[in-house]
Amino acid sequence: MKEAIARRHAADRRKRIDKIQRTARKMFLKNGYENTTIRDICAQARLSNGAVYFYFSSKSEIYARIYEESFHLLIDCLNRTTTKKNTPWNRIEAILKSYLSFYIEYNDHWNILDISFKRLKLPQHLVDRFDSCMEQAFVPLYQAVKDYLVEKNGTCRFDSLEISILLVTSIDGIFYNHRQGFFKKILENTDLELNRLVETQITIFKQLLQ
Amino acid sequence: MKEAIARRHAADRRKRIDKIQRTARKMFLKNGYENTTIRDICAQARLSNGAVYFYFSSKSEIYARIYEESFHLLIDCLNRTTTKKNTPWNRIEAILKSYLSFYIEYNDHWNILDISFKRLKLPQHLVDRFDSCMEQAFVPLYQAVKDYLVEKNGTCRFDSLEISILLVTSIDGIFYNHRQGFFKKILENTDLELNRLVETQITIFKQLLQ
Amino acid sequence: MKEAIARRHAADRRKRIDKIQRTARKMFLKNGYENTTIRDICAQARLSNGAVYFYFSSKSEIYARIYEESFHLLIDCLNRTTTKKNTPWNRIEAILKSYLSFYIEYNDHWNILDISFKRLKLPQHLVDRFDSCMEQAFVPLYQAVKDYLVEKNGTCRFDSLEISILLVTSIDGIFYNHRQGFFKKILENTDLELNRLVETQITIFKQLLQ
Amino acid sequence: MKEAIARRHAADRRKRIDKIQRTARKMFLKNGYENTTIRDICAQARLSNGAVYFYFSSKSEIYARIYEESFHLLIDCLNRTTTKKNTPWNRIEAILKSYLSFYIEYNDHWNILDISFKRLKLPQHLVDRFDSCMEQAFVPLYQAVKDYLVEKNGTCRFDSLEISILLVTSIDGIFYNHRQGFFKKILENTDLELNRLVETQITIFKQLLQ
DNA sequence: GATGAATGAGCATTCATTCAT
DNA sequence: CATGAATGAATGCTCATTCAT
Repeated sequence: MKEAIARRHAADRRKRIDKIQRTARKMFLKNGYENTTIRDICAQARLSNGAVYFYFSSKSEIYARIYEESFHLLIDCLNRTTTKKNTPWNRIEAILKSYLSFYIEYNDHWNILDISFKRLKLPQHLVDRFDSCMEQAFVPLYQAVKDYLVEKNGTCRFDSLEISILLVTSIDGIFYNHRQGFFKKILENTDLELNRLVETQITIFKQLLQ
Repeated sequence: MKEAIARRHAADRRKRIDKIQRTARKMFLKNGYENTTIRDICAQARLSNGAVYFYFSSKSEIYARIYEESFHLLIDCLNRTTTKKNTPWNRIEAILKSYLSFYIEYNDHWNILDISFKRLKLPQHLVDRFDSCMEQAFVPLYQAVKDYLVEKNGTCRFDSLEISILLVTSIDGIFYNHRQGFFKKILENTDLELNRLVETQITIFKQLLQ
Repeated sequence: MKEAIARRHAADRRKRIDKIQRTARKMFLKNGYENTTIRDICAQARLSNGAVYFYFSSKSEIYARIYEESFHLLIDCLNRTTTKKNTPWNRIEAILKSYLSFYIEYNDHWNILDISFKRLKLPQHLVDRFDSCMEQAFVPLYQAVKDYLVEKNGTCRFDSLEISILLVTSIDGIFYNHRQGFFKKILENTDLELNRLVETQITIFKQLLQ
Repeated sequence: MKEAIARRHAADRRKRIDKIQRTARKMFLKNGYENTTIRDICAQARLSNGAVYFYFSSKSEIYARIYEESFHLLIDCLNRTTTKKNTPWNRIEAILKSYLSFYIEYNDHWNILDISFKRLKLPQHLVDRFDSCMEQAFVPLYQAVKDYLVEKNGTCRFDSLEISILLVTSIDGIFYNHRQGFFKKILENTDLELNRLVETQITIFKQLLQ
């Protein structure tokens, strides 16, 4: 009996925290971290000022949790896809498509990771915590490329690190420009879209490496 | 006589404005727009609070002028290079290298353009003014790619718009990640560097399009 | 049976109240009334927020009960000593030594009484309640001094009220400075201590009045 | 000409700072440091919120300046009197009367010094700065007592440090109780007053030491 | 009775902007 | 033109108190 109540309480708690994070994420993305006030978040989440501070110790704490949640989602997404594939190239392709599907399905989460937290005046311990995240997200691809080039027995003249970086940055660049809305006008009335751009980019590398 | 004085005054004026813009740019890039106060800028530029408001009507006006200055520098840079080349591929390559040299030589200016001004709570008229900038910077490359593919007489199976976008975004992605410091740790103790990455990326497209 | 339970309940109740008061007293003294939060007290006393409000109607109520407890302890202490002595001077001496032993043994209680409750933004009824306390603590000494001087048959040129006040204030002054830590550095490496200072002060008055 | 303007500006500045300090002092004494808000001070001093922050960097800074002003006034007061007297006893008496006249004439200043700043949650550097103040105020009296006892050629059985402390604390105790309003009711309808109490206390010590 | 989540008024502080001199 | 003092709305955060469970 008591357990049931406790469980419901925990669920309620979780729900509130989620609500706050979801609301804050939306607003951080729309107006930026500094232009989003705690009051805004409270109003939008239909909570009192104090309630938010009951669950989060500060504004930057909210941001930190959002950031880390997004990061873990990305990592999970990458790990899930990677393990299932057999050949190195399949793994590379799977990882890159993972990026794409994460970008599309969890767009807000990707955009959160994309914000330059270094200019956000966050407490130093958070900056340190975030600093290592992006590297972790890079490792699976790097490993797959290395495996692939080893398999090719060195007949490829490219460096695995260089190729990995170019793969990541070229996809990243597409996402970055997409987020900035750079494509919007140019691609209007065109059947070109995000999906196709990324796929073409992958094809280009595929040709290159074969 | 009067003219000489007037000229000196104008020069002074220009100097002050430059000083303010230079200082503000540095600080906006370092701490972000919202975390830079007018007072900070004044103190750093050794000017009084009111002086800044004499030359600029508001904080966002300072930002706008900085943004547009950077944008015009980029456009100039692109135009200068483009016109001199004869073959389309040379033009493409020249434009891409132009991007690179602009990124390196005018790094602060590039980074200013790279800031997502949409989250800056700027007055709407500024947002509109900026919105068209990026498209303009894209035109020369697009034109060159179109010329190139026409010359190839359609033997290339790629769409010129798609290729242009992929060219831009892949270079952009390199710069973006470079600015975020993503490479720093990974490329330590490596002879890989920005230059080489961009050149390899260009080479890849070159192979592809031939 | 029911009585036993009720008794245990009452005991529990008493225990909790004590715990709250003890904890609150320590914290009020350490950080001041305004810098001590109900939450702090709850956390320290390992009680829930609501529990405190079950036993006390408000923060100032906690303070009031602490204050009055301390006051009654002082009064009890004074009364106990006074009645046992026979000659007036012995009574005076006993009362003064009573002050000293109360200050030493119940130091926190003394310090609570020493706080200027007038600046505490307490509800007016509490201020009124406290206001009369100090006078009550003064009465036994005053009476003893009067008796003493009557016994001396008016050969002493001092006014009994004046002497009583000077006796109290001079001891009070020692305690006050002691609490402020004024002595700490000066009396380091010295065999002077609180006890001795008070005794000397008493001796001075003894000589004077004989 | 310019100088005259600058001088007037400096005077204006001084006037505002004084006004703020005076107002703040009054309110700190009446309601306590924590119960006085910056807004209260602003309203009372007929200044805007920001104006106060133009002159003082924080609430605790205001307090610090008030505290130190009061302290320097006291020190000045003590130094002025001390130097003029020839015999040690005259110096002792002069210092003690100095305390009294300071207490009466600069009552607010004395009371500020009397507040236990240790419970005020001030930044540590301020606490350190204040900590040494009280000792300085003690030195002149201590020196005078030492001189006096040396002159007496050791025929007095008292320790100079002990006597100095008792002198200070007994006067302090009178002031302390006076400030708390302890005397108010008791001394109503009496010709006893502060002056007389202090003088009697001095007389007592005079007799003792002769 | 007890719990702890929720409330919201209130606080110190900041900062773009204005304006008298 | 230039200065720097003044403004006041807005912000992140706290905390005594309440109340549904």
